Amino acid sequence: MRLSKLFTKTSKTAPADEVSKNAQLLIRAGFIHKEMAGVYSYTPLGLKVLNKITQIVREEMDAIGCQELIMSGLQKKETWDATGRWDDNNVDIWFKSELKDGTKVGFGWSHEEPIIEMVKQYLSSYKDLPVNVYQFQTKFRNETRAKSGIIRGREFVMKDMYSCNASAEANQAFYDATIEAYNRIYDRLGIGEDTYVTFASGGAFTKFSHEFQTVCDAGEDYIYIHRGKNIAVNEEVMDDENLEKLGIKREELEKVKSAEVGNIFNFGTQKSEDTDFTFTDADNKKQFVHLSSYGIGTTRVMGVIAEKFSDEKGLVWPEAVAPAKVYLISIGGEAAIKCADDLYNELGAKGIDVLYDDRDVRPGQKFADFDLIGIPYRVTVSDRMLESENYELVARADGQQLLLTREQLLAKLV
RNA sequence: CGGGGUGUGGCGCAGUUGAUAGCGCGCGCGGUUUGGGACCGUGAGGUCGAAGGUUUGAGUCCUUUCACCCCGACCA
Repeated sequence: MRLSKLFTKTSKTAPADEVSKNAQLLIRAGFIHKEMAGVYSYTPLGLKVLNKITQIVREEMDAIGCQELIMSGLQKKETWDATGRWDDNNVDIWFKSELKDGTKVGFGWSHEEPIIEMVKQYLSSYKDLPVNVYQFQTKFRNETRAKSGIIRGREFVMKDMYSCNASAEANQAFYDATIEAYNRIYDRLGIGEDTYVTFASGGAFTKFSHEFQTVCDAGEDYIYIHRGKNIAVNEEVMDDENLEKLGIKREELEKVKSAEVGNIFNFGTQKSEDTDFTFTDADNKKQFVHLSSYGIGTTRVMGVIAEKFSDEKGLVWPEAVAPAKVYLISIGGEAAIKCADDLYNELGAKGIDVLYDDRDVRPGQKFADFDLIGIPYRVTVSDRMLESENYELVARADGQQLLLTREQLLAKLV
């Protein structure tokens, strides 16, 4: 991608109404655009990052046997009546509207009930189980107060997965497999070290749930982490009884602020009973489906990564989610530009994502934008470098600088 | 939803006791520059969130309203 063609531009100043670090940096660097409180658009650079996150999640979901689909954003009232969750007294974050003829519709804040309704139609025998489906979809939640940039919005993208199993054992086994898949996801996203499987309170159908909490100052939760066991307890369920259940002692824990980057629920058969979601077992007996749901807010994860990987100069994306691997800069006359063009084409042909700063601006501005946008590597081609037939390679994260021949450079990047 | 705060060119800000708006960045044009956000010159761009009111006169005062931010509550 050529920077001269990118319609977004970087800014030295952050909007006055943004306080959170993630929003300030992401807006300044041109990854997101604010539409209204808690509602953001993703510009080309931002979409690149979101797509990388999405792909990592997708690969891990597919690896444990899930099928991707995409459900509708509009949902009907009847779907939610069975569990009582259409009622604003039970769910107070609904965005609701109606059709011209008065039919009530809601904007999906979750797809638990709709997915049951859909899968029900195809699932009748134990031979049809298990069913594990997931999607990446925009959720709408009418939060009374949006905050922290893209970490808590009214419209956000979430990967939500739902599993249907024939028995409690199978359900639990898949639940455990998903925990492992989630851990792999956070490792690949670069936040594994700081992400803890956290014992937390449940939702409407379960007493407890597991959250994946990442240590982060911009988070909204306080958790007590156990570094030895690599688990944590959310402050909301922190009591002696639960600690004993987990086999940990209060004095072994460390209190930290964290952001919830995932949340999984084991519903058992409670929801199936409410919605009459059943299958026929081998003995021709009607059984309730064992359900679980698993969520990862991908846009929120992007915000958390931005919060955690940044410095006073700007963003510092982990390579796995960076919008490009290389930020190519040309400085000087025609020879340097020609050389940079060649390198851009060659790297592109070899499948390396390059953000090419081919703008006619001063070097300092290119360096500053490289720092702000946070691409992992900067390659500089200049008249000065051409004299010695060298290329300068600088790493954004630690500033390490190397002078390489073209051959060495390609070996390093490809 | 309770409490606090803010709305002035694209962005960041100033605007005294009321007299129909100014600065920096950015942008256009000309020139000099070119390894850490250059400099000189010259331009374009806002009716001051919106509506109503007081006044000879309102960005400045009053009322209403909308939007946005922060703290708290909430967070399936």
